[in-house]
Amino acid sequence: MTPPLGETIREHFERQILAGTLAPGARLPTEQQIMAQFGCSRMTVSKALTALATAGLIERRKRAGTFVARPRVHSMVLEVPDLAALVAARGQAYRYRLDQRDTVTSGEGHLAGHPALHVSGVHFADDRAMAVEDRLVSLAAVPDIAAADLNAEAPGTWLLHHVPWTEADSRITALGASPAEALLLGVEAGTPCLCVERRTWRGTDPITHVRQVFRGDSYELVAHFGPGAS
Amino acid sequence: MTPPLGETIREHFERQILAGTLAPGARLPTEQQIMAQFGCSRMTVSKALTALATAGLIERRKRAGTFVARPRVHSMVLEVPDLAALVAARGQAYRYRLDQRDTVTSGEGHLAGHPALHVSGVHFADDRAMAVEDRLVSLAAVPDIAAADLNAEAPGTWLLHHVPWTEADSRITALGASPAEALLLGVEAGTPCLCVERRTWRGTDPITHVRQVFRGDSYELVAHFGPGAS
DNA sequence: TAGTGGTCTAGACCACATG
DNA sequence: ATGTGGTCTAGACCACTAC
Repeated sequence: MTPPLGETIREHFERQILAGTLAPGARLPTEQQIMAQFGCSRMTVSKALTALATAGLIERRKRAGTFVARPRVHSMVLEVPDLAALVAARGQAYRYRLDQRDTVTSGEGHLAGHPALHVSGVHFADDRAMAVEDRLVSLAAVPDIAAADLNAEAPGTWLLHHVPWTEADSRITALGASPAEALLLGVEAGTPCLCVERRTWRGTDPITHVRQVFRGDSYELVAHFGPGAS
Repeated sequence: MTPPLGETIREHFERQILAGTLAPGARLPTEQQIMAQFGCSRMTVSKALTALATAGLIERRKRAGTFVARPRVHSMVLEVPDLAALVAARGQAYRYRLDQRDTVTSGEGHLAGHPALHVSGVHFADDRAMAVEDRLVSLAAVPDIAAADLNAEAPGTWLLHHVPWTEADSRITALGASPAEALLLGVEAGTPCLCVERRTWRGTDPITHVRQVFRGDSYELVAHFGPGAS
């Protein structure tokens, strides 16, 4: 029924900070004072404040004290859904068509020098082309993919289920469909499309490099920022 | 010189998880066993494992034990730079031109019913139009903006310095420039553009609603995912 | 029901940066 | 120099749940 004491302390200051009662730069009471105020041990206070510091709400400086962190960093949480799951959630039928599959060793990029599986194909929602995808997968890091049936399961979905990555970056741009892309998507060349280019690593080993071009009228990315969970 | 013991424990398991030695779903030793292994108290172990759980690397279940978390969440950290800072970082001259400024009370959207300042203008990098922006700012939540000189400082930059938000969401899409947008950007109508639409709140009070349309060839968004810092 | 994690205590020593 | 946070100990009781 009653929440843990440490949680109570954490929420006490979190509320004041979010409400602005404690403005950025303001000093919080010392651990000793908080101990006295809540009638608990120092360890409990420390854990509560450590959690707030981890969340980026406060900043702790030795000998100086604890302060409300300066205006927040401008970062948001970008959702990166699995396409199959996304389409299914929309109530549409998902399909992936594998168009090309070969083995290459590229000379540049983050997979440079690694033998890689090169696959390209198209993602469909209800038999309407949604995106074209061109992907390289390192055969050194993911040898099992050589035996995978990538027509039954899209490469991205297969990788998601078999090879959790530890590091990734993405570039998101807008571009006009090239003639080849336009043909695959069933639109006119130059039609605005959303392009997502992503590289992933496991530790320092490159895993995959993918470029997806989406019809601009059938896909959007969403991001969220907030104090609570995602 | 020697790192804190709790940190050592945390890194010990983090390394094993990222290296794959501890596969997703694998069970970690119990706290008692880790205590014995590292010769420390249970509190120290608990703090180390709690940090890993907060970071999402492990999952703790009572009576069952501690396990490596299943494949990672499909979310990444999206950087949302201030345009003025971004352009300056590129070594270009930044300028914002305010084109329109009036007061409205919209009937719909997340600012419905709130009197709001409506501003629209263009962001320039080296005197080349980069983006058009259309924005509503709640006058109830941000009365001070009525007196701000939004020609000297873009509305987004002004808000960034004066009103930290606590919650926000964004939609990212690709679209073709409308005739009006094309005129302002100096491109042909239909040119692919990246559109970012963002709503922000402070607590439950809506702050601002902004729609920015960027020339597709001069802007990109980047997102990152990784175990370390940003 | 027994073993697991969740939480808490009342101390302690230390490093450090600020006044 | 002093007070701050950083870290750690050796216990303890409790809630929960898988066995």
